[in-house]
Formats: sequence, C-alpha cells, structure tokens
Amino acid sequence: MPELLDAMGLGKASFYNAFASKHAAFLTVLDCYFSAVDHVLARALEGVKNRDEAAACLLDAILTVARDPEGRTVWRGCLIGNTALEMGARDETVRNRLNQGVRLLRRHFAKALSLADSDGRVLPDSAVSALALHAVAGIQGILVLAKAGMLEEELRAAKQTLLLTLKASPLI
Amino acid sequence: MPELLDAMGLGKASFYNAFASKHAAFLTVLDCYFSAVDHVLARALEGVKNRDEAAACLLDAILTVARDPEGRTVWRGCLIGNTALEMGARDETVRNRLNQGVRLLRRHFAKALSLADSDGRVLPDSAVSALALHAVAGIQGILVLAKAGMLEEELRAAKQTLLLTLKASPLI
DNA sequence: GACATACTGGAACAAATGGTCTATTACTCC
DNA sequence: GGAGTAATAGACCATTTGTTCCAGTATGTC
Repeated sequence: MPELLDAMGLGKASFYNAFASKHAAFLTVLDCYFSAVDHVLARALEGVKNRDEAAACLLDAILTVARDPEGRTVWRGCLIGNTALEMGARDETVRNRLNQGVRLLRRHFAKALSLADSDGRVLPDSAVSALALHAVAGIQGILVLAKAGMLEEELRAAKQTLLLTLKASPLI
Repeated sequence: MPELLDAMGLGKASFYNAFASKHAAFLTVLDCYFSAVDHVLARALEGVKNRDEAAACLLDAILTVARDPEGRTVWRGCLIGNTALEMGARDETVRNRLNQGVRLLRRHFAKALSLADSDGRVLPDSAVSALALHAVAGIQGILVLAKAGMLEEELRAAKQTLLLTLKASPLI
C-alpha cells in the first residue's frame, strides 16, 4: 500500500476519496490495463498483412509489455495472468473481468490468424478460433516460465515453437 | 497462517519448532510437491507405448492434479505456476527451485514425446526437446486460463489443440 | 517413580495491513 | 477578497502478519 501510494503520489485520504476500496481501485487498474493492451496490440498489427508475421508481431508485443522496463526484476509478466493465479480462484468479480481480458487477447490473435498466409491461403474460422485460443494459452504459459526464471534463450525457443505450431495450422 | 496451522493441526510453537520460518516451510512444500508430481506423472506414463497417447496422458494427469478435489474452488492450479507468478519475480531462492520443477515437467514430456508414434516413427531429439518445452508452456497457459474463469469446454478445446500441435511435430 | 528431553498451547510482540476521521489547505466562483 | 466546496496530510484505529517466549505437559530412559 505505501508503495502504491508513493507511486501514485497520493496520500491515503486522496486515494480513498478517489476509490471506494483497494479492491475497487484494482478493478479500475484492470480495465486500464485492458485498454492499454488493446491499444498496443492493435498498433502491433497495423500494416501487417501476412498471417505468420502478424502472429509473430503479437507475441513480440505481448512479451515487450511483459518485460519490466524499470528493470526491478526482469519480468513483470501480464496483469491478466498474474491476477488470475494470484486471486482469480477466489474472487469472482475479478475472474469475470479477467475473462474479458482473455477474450481481448484472443480477439487480437483471431484477427491476426484470419489474415492470409504468404501463399494467399486463409484458414477456416474454426481453425482461427482454436489457434487463437492456443496462442493465448501459449504466451501465458511462456510468461509463467519466464517468471519461474527460465533462461531468455529457452524462452525464445518456446516462442519460436509456439509460432511454428501456429503456422502448422492446416493440420488443425 | 491460521488456515495453514489449522490444516496441519499444529500450533504456532510446533510449526516454528519444525521449520525455521514460513519461507523455509514453503521451500519444503515445493520439494514435496515436486516429488509428488514426479510420482504422478511417472505413473501416468506407465505402460503407455504410443507417443500421442503418452502426451495426452500427461496433460490429463496434470489437469487432474490442478483441479481442486475439495471443491473450494474449481481450480487450484499447479503450484509451480502459482508460485512463479506470485513470488517468482522477487524471490531468487524460490525461482531456482521453480526451475527444477519446470525441468521435471519438461523431462516427463520429453520422455513421452520420445516414444514412437502409431506408425512407429520416432522424433529427432531436437524436436522432442522443443516440443516438450512447448507442452510445458502450453499446460501452464491452460491453467492460467482456467484460473481466469474460462469455461471447461474451452479449456478442453485448448488442451485438444495443444495435443494436435504436439502431433503435428514432424513440422518442427 | 525420577529425571531429562522434547513437544505444545497460548500469551505476547512488533510491524504491517486496509481503512477512517479530522483539521487544514487549496481551489473556485461570485 | 471572501464564502463554500473539494482535496489533502497525517494522526488514529482495529486487525492481521510472522515470530518469540514461557510455562506446562507428554514422552521416553533408567
């Protein structure tokens, strides 16, 4: 709490004047995060016309967001995943919000994966939907491994494999 | 803490008599968890001779462990992932232990994926290694989604897609 | 049964938590 | 510039945190 107030440059009174409770504030933070991520991912896809490239861009964008710029630790992770594992199981309100977040990620991946590949081929909707979900689970998993202290090199390999499985999509 | 002591049927004194600190106790818990998971996964692979089947068995075993049997919440998740996101970024000791856990999971998947498929074909080591990592990231990701409140049905679909990407391994 | 040793319940501890209250400051509008 | 409102700093509060201490009770040994 002191850390939070300090970062916000706010006293307790002001904080509780602005938010009903810590919990309520956190819900607002989640919403903020969602729209920030929405914006970042939309921008990452701007101008990209190739399916594989689009998927790669999204993965990179998410990994960039998940990397702590201040360098207090190497990885800050994704607020959706972090929150899910820390309080998702207990707090239904949070869980519902997280669902929105997951759908948001999935939507972006679906958009990316519905582009034509370099040969001009387009995937059927069912494959797009399934692979988008696979991609979301995939990066969330990679972020878990990142926070578990896995080496950058291996994380890159994991990302690469995930990407390949997305390309191998005709099989789905 | 009271919850913990209650579950252990221990008083504070006894607890601090047995463990140097809460933190130390948690490290022991992690080790316990690892060996339990090791045992469960080894058993899940017993007698399975087919690569695809083996991968499916491992995924199912992990999902079973991750499902809360007492039903306080639907998903308790995997202690490795839970811990990674909750304290992995800050606590180096924990992070090192988690690394062992991840390697353990990966080892089991590598073992499963190095089996021959139904046509008797075996994957090259590089593919086994890459896919094992992909599988570990994949289930951890699925567990994140589970805790984020995703519907069983979708989780099943995610598992299915992950399995398919593991089968599509000749492409890797 | 006597005695040392190990265990345990519960009081006590300091520090931190989320949250409230009040007294004062800053701002706005006339 | 003064009245009325909003924002704020900081004291205060109850509760909970992790941990220690002590006094009492089992436990085992001879």
